Amino acid sequence: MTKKEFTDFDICQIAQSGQCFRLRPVPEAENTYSLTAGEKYLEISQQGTEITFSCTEQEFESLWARYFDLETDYSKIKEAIDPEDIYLQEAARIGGGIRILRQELWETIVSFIISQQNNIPRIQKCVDALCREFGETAQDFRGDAYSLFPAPEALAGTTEEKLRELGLGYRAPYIVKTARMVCEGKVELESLPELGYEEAKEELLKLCGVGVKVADCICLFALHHIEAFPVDTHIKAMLKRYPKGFPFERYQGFAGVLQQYAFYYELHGQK
DNA sequence: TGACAGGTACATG
DNA sequence: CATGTACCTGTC
Repeated sequence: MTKKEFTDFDICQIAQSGQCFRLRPVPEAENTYSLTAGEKYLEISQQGTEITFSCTEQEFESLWARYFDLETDYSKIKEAIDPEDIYLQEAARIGGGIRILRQELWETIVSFIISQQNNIPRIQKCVDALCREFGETAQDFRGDAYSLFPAPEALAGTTEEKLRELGLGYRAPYIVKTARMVCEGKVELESLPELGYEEAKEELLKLCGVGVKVADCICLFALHHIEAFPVDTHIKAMLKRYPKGFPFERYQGFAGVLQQYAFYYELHGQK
């Protein structure tokens, strides 16, 4: 157990921000969430600014501080928002506990291919099914079993039909083709983190089922290019509030954080 | 019943 | 390059 104090952090908001599909409330445990990331399993509980992580201090420092982007000062980002921009101010107030995570690349690629024309509960269901069917099994700190996200080889070895049975629908062939492309080295995942935003996006666009929006999500949520600004149906609606155009120049280099505030606000805020 | 959910591939002009 | 359409599946 490791206890920490953080501002601009709300695990519940992060879980509902739609950037991560394996961060869920623990049933019957108040303010507690479970997370599977990479090979690790973690539980997080929060009471106000006090956050408890179910890991050692050492693991927290070496892994999770970076994963949750805790070294970044998000208050500075909020201060950069135009004081006259009522919408963004309110969005940042409502969703201000969101952090841009540093998720595992392959899992993020597959998850966001699944995300197209899909809702969050069903995306979670699909991701769970992939983990259960194709992922390796590990044990958490209680000795309970959990499934890891399947490696590219595991998904390259299956068929479109099998994935359709799991409810992936028309995304099934995309996943199989993309997994095969990765295994064949058509796109080298290992070298992607070295690239800049534009170059990384260009590489990702080669993958089947990855278009501009999904590529931006991967850049933002896995490669931590926080300048990436995924535009989906909700964000399109939001952009209409800016008849003179959204002020991207003003927020150059970190517009993706504002995108997350706006996305969360469109989904859960304002009523 | 039909539209919609964090779009993309593929076919045209 | 810009536009149009089909596409799995669950939910309201």
